[in-house]
Amino acid sequence: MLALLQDEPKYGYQLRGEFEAATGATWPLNIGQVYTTLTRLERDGLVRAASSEGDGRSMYEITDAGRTELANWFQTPVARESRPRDELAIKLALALAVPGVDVSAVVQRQRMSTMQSLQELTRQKRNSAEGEISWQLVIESMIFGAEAEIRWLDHCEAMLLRHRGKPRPAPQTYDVPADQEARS
Amino acid sequence: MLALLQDEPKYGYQLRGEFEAATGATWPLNIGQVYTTLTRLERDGLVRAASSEGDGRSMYEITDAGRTELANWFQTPVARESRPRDELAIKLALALAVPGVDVSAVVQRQRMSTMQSLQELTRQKRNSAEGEISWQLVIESMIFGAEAEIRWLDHCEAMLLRHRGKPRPAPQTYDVPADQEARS
DNA sequence: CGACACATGTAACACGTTACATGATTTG
DNA sequence: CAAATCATGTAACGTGTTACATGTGTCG
Repeated sequence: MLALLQDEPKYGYQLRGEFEAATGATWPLNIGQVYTTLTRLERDGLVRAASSEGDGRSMYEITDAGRTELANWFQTPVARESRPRDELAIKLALALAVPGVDVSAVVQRQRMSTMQSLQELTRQKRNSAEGEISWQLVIESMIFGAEAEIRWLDHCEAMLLRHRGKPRPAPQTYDVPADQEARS
Repeated sequence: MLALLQDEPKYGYQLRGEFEAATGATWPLNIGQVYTTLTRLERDGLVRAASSEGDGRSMYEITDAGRTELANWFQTPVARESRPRDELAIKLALALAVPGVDVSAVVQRQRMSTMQSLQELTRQKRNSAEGEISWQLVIESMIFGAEAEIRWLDHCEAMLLRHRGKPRPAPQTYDVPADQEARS
């Protein structure tokens, strides 16, 4: 939001439109949230209701604090620790950690699904117009991610084969503190 | 949680311990959340307070509904659409979409940061013991992801150079509906 | 004894998601 | 005119995060 407001005051619908124009509707943005977010940004002093005429629409403009925040965001790299937990990695790790799960099947189903996504993404990339560079980069980001995921899944299968037959490695149970066994 | 409860009833602290044993403390799990999550799972009928003795601890066991849910989770691949928005992709897309941002600098800073993470991950992988296969896979998942990110960043820089000097492509502004210009 | 890990919770908060309400304007 | 789009909100809900409270057990 702050990035989009950097040049000129804008209003809710416009913000959603420009966000989706920039990211190619890859991550649809609920219009309701735009307004709640604008309210919260205003609460935090990062935007304010624009003084200039808005032709009947509620325009918002970025504040100095908002510009600082924005510059900070662009300057600070996205840290790996700050990213959300990777559901797929967790799923595979748990499939390995608990008995009775056909890990191979999980890997293969995921592989099929990801391959299909990759195909769809490639199709989208082909159909993308020349001018929409930012959208192309977003699509390519997802393509690179999907490719890495497939490589990782292949790597997982190789690991599985190498460890085939070996006893479930180091039961991975949490050591129950001994003396608490006989607690009240 | 459901996956860890599959074999036998367990208690809060134990669940956190085993989760972190399986994922290698890559994503630290707040103990408070374990309890709130257990409460919510119980609310939804996926776990219940275990009937067996727990030596003074509150044990939980999975229910039939929980087993169904769990089997479903393992059977269903993680869809690309269901993943959280990629902050880095959004940042780069917006850096391109709005004027006055040094995109190159953003890319280069991110590249440095990601390279450093990659080094750290590689170090962790070397230091990981033999038996901890699920943790190794998690680390490798992050390594594959970081490598893909670097490749993508390189690709972005190449794109930037190719488009150097060209006018900012297709201003990407949301078309303001014409007749609304003169609204009350 | 004092510090620390174990163990179980609760409250407050932030944020994203969905659904709903309301009205103006455009378009077939 | 009717339907769709534009436009601005609000309410309810789910979940993750942080901080706090409380008590037991272990260990130097």
